[in-house]
Amino acid sequence: MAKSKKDRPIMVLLDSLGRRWSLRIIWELQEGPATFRALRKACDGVSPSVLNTRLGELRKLGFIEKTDDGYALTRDGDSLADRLIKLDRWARRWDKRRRGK
Amino acid sequence: MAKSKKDRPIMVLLDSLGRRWSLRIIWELQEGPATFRALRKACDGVSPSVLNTRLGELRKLGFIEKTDDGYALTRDGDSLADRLIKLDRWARRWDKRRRGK
DNA sequence: TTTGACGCTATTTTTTTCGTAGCATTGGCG
DNA sequence: CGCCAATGCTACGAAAAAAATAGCGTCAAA
Repeated sequence: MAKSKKDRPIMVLLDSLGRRWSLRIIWELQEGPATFRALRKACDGVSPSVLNTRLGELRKLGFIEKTDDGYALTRDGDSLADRLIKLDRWARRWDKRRRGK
Repeated sequence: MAKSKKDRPIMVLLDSLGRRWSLRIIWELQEGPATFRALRKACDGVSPSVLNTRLGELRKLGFIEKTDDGYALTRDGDSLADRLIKLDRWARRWDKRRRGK
């Protein structure tokens, strides 16, 4: 059986991160662990069912884990979050270009 | 009026990229311009309505544009795609860690 | 024993996405 | 010209995902 596009790690990643709130959750956790309820608030009040679903997915992928302090990034999750931080800086420049013309 | 979280460039970005097919479209265009139909095929046959919606959004954000060769990344889009390429390499290592015990 | 915060489930409504058909336009080609 | 194939894209009903909200069960402090 041929290796499908979908099996490539990047596709698994793009597919998962391309779901609502996935990126955002990682972004928010980057400031430290958070409880379920705190995470909801941070994410503009995302509904608990979706949040729970996403947490499960991100957990399965090994990006987050449950700790005594609530949900927290794993090593991999932290590594991924680093990229988001860099993206933040990129986004600011992009925004300037875009609006500042 | 206070500056809301949602106004930050990174939030605009996370929100847009966190929609289905957004990341994937940029990923696919990184190999060069593609027609509407070619893009559909590349993206696992995504429905034309959604594709069109996403193309509009990405266009508004300045990541892609229409050219004679079809849809293509702009300079900003290309810059963003660079990050995805790096993420690809990251994803492979992550995958090895994950499955390779 | 009441109170409050917690993680989370359940249920209903609304929004988004999918799947498919097909229309309008364009560019050969005879 | 008429025909054809390919294109970008719209339309629309069905299915899936997400939102909104209520509230259960647990625990720990008061």
